[in-house]
Amino acid sequence: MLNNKVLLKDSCFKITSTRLAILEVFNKNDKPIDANFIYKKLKEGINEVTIYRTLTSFEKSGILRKVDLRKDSVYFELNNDHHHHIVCIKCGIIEDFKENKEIEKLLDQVVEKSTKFKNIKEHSLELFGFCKVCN
Amino acid sequence: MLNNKVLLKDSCFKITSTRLAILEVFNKNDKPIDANFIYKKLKEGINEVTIYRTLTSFEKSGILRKVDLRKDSVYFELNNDHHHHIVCIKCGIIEDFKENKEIEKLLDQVVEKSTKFKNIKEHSLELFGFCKVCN
DNA sequence: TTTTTTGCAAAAGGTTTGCAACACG
DNA sequence: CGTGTTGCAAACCTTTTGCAAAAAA
Repeated sequence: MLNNKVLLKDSCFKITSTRLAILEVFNKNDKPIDANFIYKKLKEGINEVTIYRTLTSFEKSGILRKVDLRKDSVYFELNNDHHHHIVCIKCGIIEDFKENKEIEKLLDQVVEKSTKFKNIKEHSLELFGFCKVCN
Repeated sequence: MLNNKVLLKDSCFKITSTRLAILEVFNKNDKPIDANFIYKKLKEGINEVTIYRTLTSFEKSGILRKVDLRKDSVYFELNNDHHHHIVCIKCGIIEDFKENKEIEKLLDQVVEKSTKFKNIKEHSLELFGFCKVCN
């Protein structure tokens, strides 16, 4: 995909088939993804170590962001539209919900009141419960 | 501490010196704590495996709750007053902030709009940035 | 005494590191 | 061609599991 090449270039990454393949996995699967998921999708011709290294560098450059899902591995998402998740404790199903002005405003107020911080870079906000099926 | 014995009894745990020691670590250190922190504090006379097992059972029973700090190990806090954290990405310093009515109201609205969930059990809300010293 | 809890050893996952070979630009 | 990237092997770190010994009620 052309966009991914631009994305890599804009972040000063060399364009490699490995990186494009990993980005495609994110494009095609609109949900939080961990290293193992990518590995299972790409299996042939890619090394797990490379996946970990790529995820780390993509996160540092801002292409990806971490998502805290309380699982044993680290999950990432494309750092596009800002949203959060509701996660089923039992079956693991995930529903997204959008970040909104009210949430932003509340968090701004929190930071204003803070003594040790004057601005924040990111935040996690994930809900955990039983979905209607599991409940 | 007497309170901890009551706490254990109320959760139907047998009262053991190991469990009391672990609870004391939480009492004396008012911050999120991981297994290794407890191990370093108690070193003699306690096994790491026991710490993991205790943390897990304390969380299940509601004595502790998990905190998502984006570190490599799992952190816990006493499940007392509901609050969240602002974490410095560089030095790791943590500032607490209280859960409030507005936040609760916003989350209720999120769940109302949800198609797959009708109520949630818990949520994470942690802010990440550089503290005034590191910034 | 009975059931739960703990310790020990070992293994299981996930992730990281060092180094040499490779490939993008 | 030179530097950034990848693969491989090995190590690392956190956490889990099985089983026998120890302790709480």
